[in-house]
Amino acid sequence: MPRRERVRQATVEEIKAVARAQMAAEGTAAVTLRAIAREMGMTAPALYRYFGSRDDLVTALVTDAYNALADAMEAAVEAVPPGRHGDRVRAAFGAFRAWGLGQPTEFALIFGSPIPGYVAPEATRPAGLRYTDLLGRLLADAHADGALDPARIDLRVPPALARQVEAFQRRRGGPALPAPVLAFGLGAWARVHGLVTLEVFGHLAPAVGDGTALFEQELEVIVRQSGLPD
Amino acid sequence: MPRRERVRQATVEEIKAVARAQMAAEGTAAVTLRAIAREMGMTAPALYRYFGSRDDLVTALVTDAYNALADAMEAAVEAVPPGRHGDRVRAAFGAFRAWGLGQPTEFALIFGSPIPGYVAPEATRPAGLRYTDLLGRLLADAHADGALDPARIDLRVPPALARQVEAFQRRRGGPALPAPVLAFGLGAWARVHGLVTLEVFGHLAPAVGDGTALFEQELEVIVRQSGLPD
DNA sequence: CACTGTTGTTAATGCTGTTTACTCTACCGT
DNA sequence: ACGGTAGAGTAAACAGCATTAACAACAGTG
Repeated sequence: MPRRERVRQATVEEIKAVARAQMAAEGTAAVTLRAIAREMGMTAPALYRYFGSRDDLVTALVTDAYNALADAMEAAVEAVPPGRHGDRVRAAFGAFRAWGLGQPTEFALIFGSPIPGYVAPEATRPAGLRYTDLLGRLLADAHADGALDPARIDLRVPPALARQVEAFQRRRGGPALPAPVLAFGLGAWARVHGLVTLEVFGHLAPAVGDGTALFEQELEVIVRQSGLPD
Repeated sequence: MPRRERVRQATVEEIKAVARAQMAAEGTAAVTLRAIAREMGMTAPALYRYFGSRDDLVTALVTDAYNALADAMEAAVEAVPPGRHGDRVRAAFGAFRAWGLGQPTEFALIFGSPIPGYVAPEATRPAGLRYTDLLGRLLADAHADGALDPARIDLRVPPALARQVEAFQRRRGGPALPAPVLAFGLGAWARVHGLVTLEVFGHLAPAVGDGTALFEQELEVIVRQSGLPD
């Protein structure tokens, strides 16, 4: 990479880093071009050399956040031996929660309605699918190994839901899972998502304060219901 | 109520109504004092006679949204005979989802990170507890009637979680429930919350499009797991 | 009928994103 | 080695934002 390109890339990274810092320190409202430029010893219009608009910058932050979340989850999963499906699921969801609690503003950027007037453009879609794809792979691996207990999972799935779920699988390709298995996976995802968003956004605090115990409980329920051994 | 007070109250309501309309039409970004005043044929500073600041107006909107949500859920629950605990739970959660899908921007105001720089003040707390209190009452009623199946609910609750849950009950008063029952209720709440927020914020659409079938499935899982007959 | 508090106005301040016109400088091809 | 050029930065300006201050008009009450 030519020097020119390299220093430019470094500036782009610095802008995003400063934006993230300001966001973490003062909330999403503090992400103003002028404040970022001031921190960097520049003027606001200079930032337009690097991002077409403030929304473009936010979009980059959203994409980065999705990727950081997926990276954290993938690293956690890969630290567990491939065969131990239960522990891999625990690791994935645990990393999801840990990342959310560790970077609440970035978590909010993704899963809250981030910034007024800003709607996530299509460009964030691929990054946003990474962590759900990971969860899907976990489910598919466990199913391929026969580790899922069909007797427990086989909730009677109504035909309408089965059709939707099968259409989804055709769209996304990859290994085909039975509708009840995929429906179970979607349910597990929603459960964890609900618990973690409630906790990160402070809605859970009035009830249990620290949500760790409740989260681990929910994790055990999921693992036990799936019939995964470990 | 004297006439003076009455017209003032009407103006307050009009301001909030216009704000809600703009929010629904153009997103939370459109909630600007100038735009509201313009729509009402006034100037922006006049609004300060009714709300101390823009944040105060947003706080009022948040409180109203919480109350509307609780009203909708209470109405749905009361339409079901007191004894049919399963159907009452279905009605409550169904109303929760319907309200969220019906007023997505107000839903986001409550459950997303609403507006940059805005953090919900303590004043919204009482209204925010109404719908969770309703869910708690539903659980307590079912338990008092002996409608919950202890054999299915009695997931082994670790001591740490049991302690937290019991402390929560002491703080809030009301009937004391066994820790496993309350933990089950919190889990059910989180599941529904997760599914509905995913759906309302558009994260579920790529997977299943219409989330109705998945939601009803999840509802059945909850009701069946609780052992409620109907 | 005069007084007073309420409701509204205009003008001004200091933010914000964004565009335009301009300067400077580092690199690239000859 | 040197002129041309693309890139990076600046200052100035515009429109819109929340908010405050000073001021005008009106309604209700003594």
